[in-house]
Amino acid sequence: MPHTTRRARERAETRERIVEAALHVLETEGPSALTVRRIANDVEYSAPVVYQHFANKGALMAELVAHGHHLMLAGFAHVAEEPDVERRLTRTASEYVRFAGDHPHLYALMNGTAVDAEARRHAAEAAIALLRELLTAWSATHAVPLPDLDEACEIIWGTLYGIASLGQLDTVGNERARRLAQQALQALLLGWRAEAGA
Amino acid sequence: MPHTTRRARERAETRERIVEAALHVLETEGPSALTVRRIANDVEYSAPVVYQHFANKGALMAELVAHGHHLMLAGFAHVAEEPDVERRLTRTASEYVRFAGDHPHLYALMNGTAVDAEARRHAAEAAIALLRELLTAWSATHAVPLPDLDEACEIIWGTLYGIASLGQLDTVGNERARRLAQQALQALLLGWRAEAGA
DNA sequence: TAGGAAGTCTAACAACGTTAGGAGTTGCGA
DNA sequence: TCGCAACTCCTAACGTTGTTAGACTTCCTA
Repeated sequence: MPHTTRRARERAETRERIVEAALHVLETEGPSALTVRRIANDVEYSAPVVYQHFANKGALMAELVAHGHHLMLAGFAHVAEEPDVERRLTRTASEYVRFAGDHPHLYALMNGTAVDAEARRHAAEAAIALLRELLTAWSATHAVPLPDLDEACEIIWGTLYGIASLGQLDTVGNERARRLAQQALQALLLGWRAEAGA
Repeated sequence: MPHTTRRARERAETRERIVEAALHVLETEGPSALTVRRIANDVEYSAPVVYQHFANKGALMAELVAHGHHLMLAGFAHVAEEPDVERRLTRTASEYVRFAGDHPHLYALMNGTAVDAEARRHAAEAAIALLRELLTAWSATHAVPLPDLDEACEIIWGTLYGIASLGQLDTVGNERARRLAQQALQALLLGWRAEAGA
């Protein structure tokens, strides 16, 4: 029965088209334009069709969050070649803030309260794992024993998140936020080094 | 004409009752319960009455944001007696994170995208001024020249904001977030000290 | 070829923010 | 005291949102 596989493929395709249409609307017109009817219109279907692919609007938005994390991780990829660990860490941080500035609405959805907290946490797992990896490498190569890796991870995570969010404000701006993130990360690492050295 | 003053007082009173009802609903039942009809019901009026006191729901929410900042600043007040500058700074930071944990929905409203960014910035001015004050005092007493006070301010602001937001997650929690904020602030200050000392 | 499954649409529901228009009350001047 | 003006408040409605029910069409299988 090859027809059933074709059906399944078509289903997956329209599902993907829905996600892409939603992403496009969100990024170009903001969250207030992200309505079920609008998305359905853009993929040339009626609204109820969306509910054949997603239980509700929240599930679709959760998918956008996951999509956003994939995009972000892809942006991190080209930094992986950087040989110096500390620079790899700081450049990743810079890339993170840049992503927030380039995709403000998507970034807000990835971190705001519109999407279920559990779904957000799950989507962020890969990025957190990357940060943990970078931090352990830094700790090892610089011989700075971090008393609690999880804590250090969460501190950096929170710091970058906060500064990236600051960058959304007109009074701060993106490139300034990137500089701030650099400074903050430098200061944090220097502080931990000083702690270990004392 | 004393009646006009009485009218004005009554107007101000119902306005205040609206704000308090809205605050109560937000804090106890979250932002999804914060509807105009619900608030009007709680103050025993019909919905349109709300619009005699606020141009729209956004204006009411902006008022809640301002209210939230007053509450937060009141929480900072008792820390002002602390004689040691660095401890005053760290305890204020701890109080900030505690506030976020004690009033999660209000805190989210104060920092999320639901309320106009300009209104939020304006409401936060006093708190930012306090942070700047604390930081200049710290810089002076510890003889650590900060190359850019504004940047240092924004870094701490962003860091605390990010970590406080992390504290909203079930996986982190409030007291842990307070510890993280302490650690982060210590590390930042230590890092700046090390920078200046080098 | 008959019948059931799958896909899609129109129509509707409840709830939301918001506005228009009309009652009812209050207070001042003639 | 009467009537006019202002103020206060409510009912009713509009347009939009997320979401669901039910009917109609299309297509594959038996």
